[in-house]
Amino acid sequence: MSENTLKKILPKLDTSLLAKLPPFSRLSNEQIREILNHVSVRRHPEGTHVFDEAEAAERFFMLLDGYIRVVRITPTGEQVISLHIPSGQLFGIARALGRDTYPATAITASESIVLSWPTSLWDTFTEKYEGFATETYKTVGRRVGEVNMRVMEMATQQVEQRVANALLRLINQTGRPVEDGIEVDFPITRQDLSEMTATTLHTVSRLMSKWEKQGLVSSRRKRIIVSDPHGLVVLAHPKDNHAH
DNA sequence: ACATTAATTATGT
DNA sequence: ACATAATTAATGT
Repeated sequence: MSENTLKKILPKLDTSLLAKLPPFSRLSNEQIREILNHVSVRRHPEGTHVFDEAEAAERFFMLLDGYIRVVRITPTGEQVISLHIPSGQLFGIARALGRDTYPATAITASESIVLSWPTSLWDTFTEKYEGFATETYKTVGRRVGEVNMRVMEMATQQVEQRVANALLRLINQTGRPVEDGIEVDFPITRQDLSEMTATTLHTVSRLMSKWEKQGLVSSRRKRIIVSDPHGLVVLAHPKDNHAH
């Protein structure tokens, strides 16, 4: 989808593009034109850092196309993937969290088109534009909820269930229907999955091989297709772990 | 029930 | 040809 839309979007960015997105959907064409007056548009190749953790939050962002990987680095230097953001959503909205630095690093998981505005405009956006504030707080709340879910899973569930849940979330949020199932819509490695579930790429690889034999998933390099989501749901449910 | 280590193979530019 | 991804077995906690 991106190859065609990419080149069409870049030259001319008009009001109809923003009008479909929830934070702007209640605005008049006039208001959207105002917003577009201050926007900057950038195309990022896969793997680009849009911003880094602890950096001064000088701008906030809207993902027009592609996927963003939200990443943090542990004190020991390992990456932890905390979230994936699909197109149509705001990110890097430090101001909404009462911060003046970014709380995490944002890397493009695939080639992406990113809109951004100076953070100084944030307050006027939330004040002037009907529905902007409420919509952004909805997505913030949704993300906090998801991160909380993952913290719970880490503490209670076993690796197989955590990986299964991570995969299910991926196809729910960023899944694309394909001939024999639902495919994760951006390149993703075993290493990536392990960084989402606090395990090793080896364990993920073994799980994927096992699931492949069971007909639950199929995969080639950097591509994962879930052919039997329901089967994964069954695996994702915690079993009796004989805890006394 | 998992990580680590290490060796081997596959895949994409 | 080279780098990166994925698999697999053996061993460790």
